[in-house]
This record gives sequence, structure tokens and C-alpha cells, in this order.
Amino acid sequence: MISLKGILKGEDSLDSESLVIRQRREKAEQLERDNVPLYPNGISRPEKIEMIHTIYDSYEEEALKRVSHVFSLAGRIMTMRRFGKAAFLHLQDSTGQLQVYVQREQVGADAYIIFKKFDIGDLIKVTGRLFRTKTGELTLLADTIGLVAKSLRPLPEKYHGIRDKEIRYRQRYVDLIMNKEVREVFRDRSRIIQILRRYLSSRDFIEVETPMMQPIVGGATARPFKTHHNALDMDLYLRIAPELYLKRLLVGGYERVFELNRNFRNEGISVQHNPEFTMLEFYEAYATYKDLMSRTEEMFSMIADEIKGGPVFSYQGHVLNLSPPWYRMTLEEALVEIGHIPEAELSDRECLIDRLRALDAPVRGNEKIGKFWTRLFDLLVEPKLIQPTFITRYPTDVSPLARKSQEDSRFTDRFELFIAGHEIANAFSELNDPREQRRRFEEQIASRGDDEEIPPVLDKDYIRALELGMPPAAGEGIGIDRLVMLFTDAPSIRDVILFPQLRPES
RNA sequence: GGGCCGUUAACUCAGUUGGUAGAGUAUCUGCCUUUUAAGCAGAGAGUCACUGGUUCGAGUCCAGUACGGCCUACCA
Repeated sequence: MISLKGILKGEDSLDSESLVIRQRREKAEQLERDNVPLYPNGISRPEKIEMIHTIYDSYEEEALKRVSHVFSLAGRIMTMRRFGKAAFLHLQDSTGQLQVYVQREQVGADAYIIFKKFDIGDLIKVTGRLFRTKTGELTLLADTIGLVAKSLRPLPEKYHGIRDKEIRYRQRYVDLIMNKEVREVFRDRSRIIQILRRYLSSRDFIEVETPMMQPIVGGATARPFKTHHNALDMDLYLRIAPELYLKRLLVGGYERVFELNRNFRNEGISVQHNPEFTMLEFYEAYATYKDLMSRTEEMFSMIADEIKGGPVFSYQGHVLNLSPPWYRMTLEEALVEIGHIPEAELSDRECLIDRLRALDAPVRGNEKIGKFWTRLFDLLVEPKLIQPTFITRYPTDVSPLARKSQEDSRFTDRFELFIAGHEIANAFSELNDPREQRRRFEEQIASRGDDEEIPPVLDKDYIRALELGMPPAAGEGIGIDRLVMLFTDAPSIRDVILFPQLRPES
């Protein structure tokens, strides 16, 4: 019977209740009437399917017969082939799948009647011994079988699985149940983050947490999300970068700090951009941007070894080689050699504007020359930087927090790292002269367009901190999502973020 | 923000020139104790994304809206 209560309450508002769901509900209610708890508590921790494969995949039938151990497993029914008095099913736990053979004779008539009410998608527990079927598949012959949690919704089709990207992103739980590769991507993401934490911690970096809600937007240029604190009656911004807080900690005396957490930018969404994204920022006193190049090579090599088994692997059809040392090139060299811009034009504003306009890039005309360079770089060079490449010598006017180069004050001691046409990291020797930092901030505010989204406020407290003296240091930011894309061969940032931002369902 | 494409059963997809809505999987019933995209027989299942228009008649043609995808723009 259909639950009258359910209809009256208008339950299941996510979906018009389909026949399949109604039937499952009825079956569940039937089980409940037969005193089978649908969501029992106190299930003892099961053994892992992966362990069974690791040990017993190589066992022949005769060897398996001598294994007296009774295994206890739990997981989700992924497929089922029923006969009259027996059935085969595949059980999936977090580590893998194993076939289970349920015979009425073996589990008993009463248990088998209950088992007949089980569906694909249900979470169950089984105990039993291993054997091999006629076709040689390692299989557990069930002695007992019981319900762990009833599934009231059907799973997607067993053969084609789930393809609709909208469902995959919105209902990631379904995507994860159905797609092993997706489960592996997020496992790799976790491993990559662990490798980075391990690397930094073992080199005496301490992990810190600085404000995500900031009264003044700083550390990068981007539109922030705005919120309001009621009790303090003040506007706050979700951070676009933790940089200025982390450097306050260098002033405070920590010489190596890092933060690995979310930033928020109120900009467009694309295959490379999500409004909230994960950034690793680390700062090291008595180091320069050159030291950070080595660190970056070292960290990425560790990840490549552990995730890919070595420095050579492919990403979206490109064969990448992360063996150090990586290419190094100044921004000017890249523009001339890869962007094919004649060197003489690099200092000619009009020529650069013409080139940008020819590429359909919007130009206001009053930008700093460095801005023209980076725009041209983004259009002409970045997509061509497939192998890991450090681009150095960024103009001072586009690097307001970076230290000027000793040889030439028009440039900073800074690099950006590009791999597979993506910007992966940005690093520089830190500007620690409070007088110059104030001038750069003032300059930045003065030249800022009339973008009302970005409040033109000078962070006086940061200047005050620098005035106490910050040791010479270098810092780096690494976009974790893009890094994970690289090592999981993911074409879109949505494939490496569990719950990417989407419009609400209508 | 702009362009292109998509939206049909729970899932994967067909749907002819505009003429009563289709398949496979899944589900339900029956048979079936070594199957594995099990098999056999039968059954049920749809607001064709939504709104409007053209038409005797619209899943199909037109317009708009919503959501998604890809490209593009914005984005140190």
C-alpha cells in the first residue's frame, strides 16, 4: 500500500514519486512489518573486500577449500542475478567489489524470504566462506545475510551508469557510488594534500589558520564576496587570499608557516575557476623566490612519484615530464620567443594596445605596461607552456607585494609556474620595506578603476606590522584544485571539487 | 555578459515530412541452485524541462523562460 501519510504530507518534494520509488517504499514497509529493522544500529565493523582480493585472488579452488575463515563483509548491492532459490550479487564496499552467492539451502528458508525483499542499492552484511565459481570468479558463499540500510531510490542503469553531468555534480553521492574513477580522483586529491602537508611539516613549517572573514580585502586582486556581521554591525569580506595575514606571522616570529584552505573569489565560473577554491600558501623567512623553485620541483616530484609512479605521465593527451630542473624563462623572453612579439615593441604602449585589440582583448588604455604584458602572455604564451616552466621577472607594477629585483627595479623577484597551459603557482621574494609597501598600496588604490565591488581601503595594520620588521622571506601560492586536475587527468575543475558550485535546482 | 548545443520512463537513449509515445536496463508477476549486460514468458511505468504561439492536429515548427554542457569574456 502507498503510505497515505506520505501523500498527505506531500513528501518526496525533490521528485515526483515514481512507481519504482513507491514500490521500494512498500517493500520496505513490508520488511518493517515482518520485524526486519530497515536501519539497524550496532553493525560490527566488517572486513575489507580489497584485503580478500589481495590475499585470495591467487588461490585455486582447492586452496580456498582449506581456508576455514568465515568472512564478515558489508557493502552495497550493485548487481543482482536471481534464480528461484539462489542468487548472485556483487557487493561493493569502500575498497572494491566481491561476488556473493546466496543459496536458500545455505542461509535458511526464513532468511531467504527476507532476502527476496532486498534490492539493488541496499546496504547489507554477509558472512561466509570463499570459493570459486565455474567461471573462476572468487565468490563468497553466504552463510548469513542481513540488512544494514534500505535504499528507497533505484540506482542508475548498471551498464551505462550515470552520464548526465548535471546529476553527477548535483548528486555527487550517486556519482561516487557508480563510478570507481571518481572515487579514485578524490582519494588522490586527499593523498596529494597529505603529501604536501607531510613535506612542509617535516621541514618545520607550521600549519596555521588565518581569517576567512576579513574586514579589508587584500593579498590579490579579485572581486570578493561580501557579508555582514550583525552584532558588530560591520561588513566583512570572504578572503580572496590569506597572504597579508601569513606575513604578519613572519613578523610575529614564525619563520616557516603555511595555510592550506579555501579562498573565495566572486568571478566567473569555468573549467578552471570555481568561486571557492583551495590554495596552499607557504612563507619561508631567509629564503628567496629561487629557493622556492627548488621546493616546488621537489614537492611536485614527490607527488608524481606517489600518485603517478614517476615524473612522466600524460595529461589530456600531453605527455608531461616533471623531472627537475624545469624550464626557466623571463616574461620578456617568453613574449618574444613564444609570443613572437618583437623585442622593440615591448616598451611601446601603442604597439601593445594594437596587438591586444587585434586579439579582441578589451583594453582601457590607461593600464600599466606590465598589465599589457601579462594580458598578452595569457593569450599568446600560456596555452603553449605544456612542460613545467617557471616564468620570472614580472614587472613591479603588476606585483604590488613582491620585492624589487636588485639588478633592475622595474622588475620583481617573482615567478609563476605553468604546466599544461595552466597557471599552477605564483611566488615571490616578499617586499618587507613598510615605506615602499605603503607607496605601492597607495599607487594601487589610485590606479584602481571605479570598480565598486572592490573597496579601496589601505591595510594600515599590515603596514604597522611591517614597521616592526619582517625578515626577508619568500612566499608561494599553489592552486590545489588545478594541481589535482593535473595528477588526475581531469579536464575540468568540477571533476576535482566534490560539490562544485551550480545554480539551484528549479 | 555573449555564442553554440542539449533537456523524451528511475537510468542510457531512439523518435521518420507535424498525424494516438518507443527500446534496453531497472521495477512488478510466474519459472529457474554456478550467474555475471544470466535466461524465458507476461505486466506496469511518461506533465516529451516550463510558458506561450502557428496549425484541424506539435515530442517534432516558432518565440520566450529555467537548468546544464562546451566555447568565449571577466579573473595577477
